[in-house]
Amino acid sequence: MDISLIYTELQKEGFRLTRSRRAVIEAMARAESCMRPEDVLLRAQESCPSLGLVTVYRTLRLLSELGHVRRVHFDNGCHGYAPSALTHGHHIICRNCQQVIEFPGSEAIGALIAQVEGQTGFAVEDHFLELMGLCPACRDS
Amino acid sequence: MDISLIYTELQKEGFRLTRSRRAVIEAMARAESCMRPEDVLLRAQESCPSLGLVTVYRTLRLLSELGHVRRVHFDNGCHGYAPSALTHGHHIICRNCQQVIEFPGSEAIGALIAQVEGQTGFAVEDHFLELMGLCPACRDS
DNA sequence: GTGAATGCAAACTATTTGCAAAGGT
DNA sequence: ACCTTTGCAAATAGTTTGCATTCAC
Repeated sequence: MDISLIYTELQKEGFRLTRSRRAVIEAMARAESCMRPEDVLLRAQESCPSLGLVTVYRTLRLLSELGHVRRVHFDNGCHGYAPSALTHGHHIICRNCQQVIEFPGSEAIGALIAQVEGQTGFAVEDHFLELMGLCPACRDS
Repeated sequence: MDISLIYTELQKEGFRLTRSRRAVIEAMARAESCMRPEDVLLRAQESCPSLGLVTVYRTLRLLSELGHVRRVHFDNGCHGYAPSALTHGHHIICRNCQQVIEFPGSEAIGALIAQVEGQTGFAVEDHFLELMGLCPACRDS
């Protein structure tokens, strides 16, 4: 996520570059994996203490409409947000130490998408793949 | 979903076969796709008018713990439930109409997981795959 | 008869909206 | 100066919990 590029785009589109927005955008740019709105608030308040949760929601929605972040679903029904760049490179999370490792897309996912398009008639535009398990270190201990 | 098999399992596990539970189970067994708790309530009330939404939630949770139904995610944050036979954990979302369709896992995802395990040393235990795009209807309009 | 299950109401969580005040252009 | 954006408080939606009553066993 290129921060200054997003700033430029926002101004070009007529959105104002407020302190609150910058704080949320910077917090998201630093994200290593997906974050819940509450997490974003805590991080962003470091550079904008007056920030409220409502503005976090509004800014995340704006960023997701512009395609810079993507909403992901948690099993308990609430949502997380991740920089789009992170969702393109897939990631794998260790359930024990929470370590996140990126791995490149492979032709295996391309084959899967082609198959699903054939079966469902959808035009697939994007995908989010998250693997969960134990990393080598936690596996042995 | 085999209704009498589920009834037997419930009794074996010490759960009581109440009218309310039977109504919810039968409603789910008739489901062609995923249903929201409210939909289940309406259907199940046909055979048990006194049924309340709370019991629908409780029974759906029980069924999902026993593995007979599966929770699926909607983009607005609420949940649907579908008989496990209809799902295999992966879903595709239309970015225009928010429709969610489940699609079965394929060997393509198995191949991908094997590849990632080899590359990273992780022991992959679970995965979450979400495709996004346009459904056939929204594609044409 | 006994204890699990129900259903109502109330609590709770995540998210959205109304509105006066603050702030970017 | 204008008008977007903010942040609070309140509203809303989905889901869960407390508890007296009901019902399967």
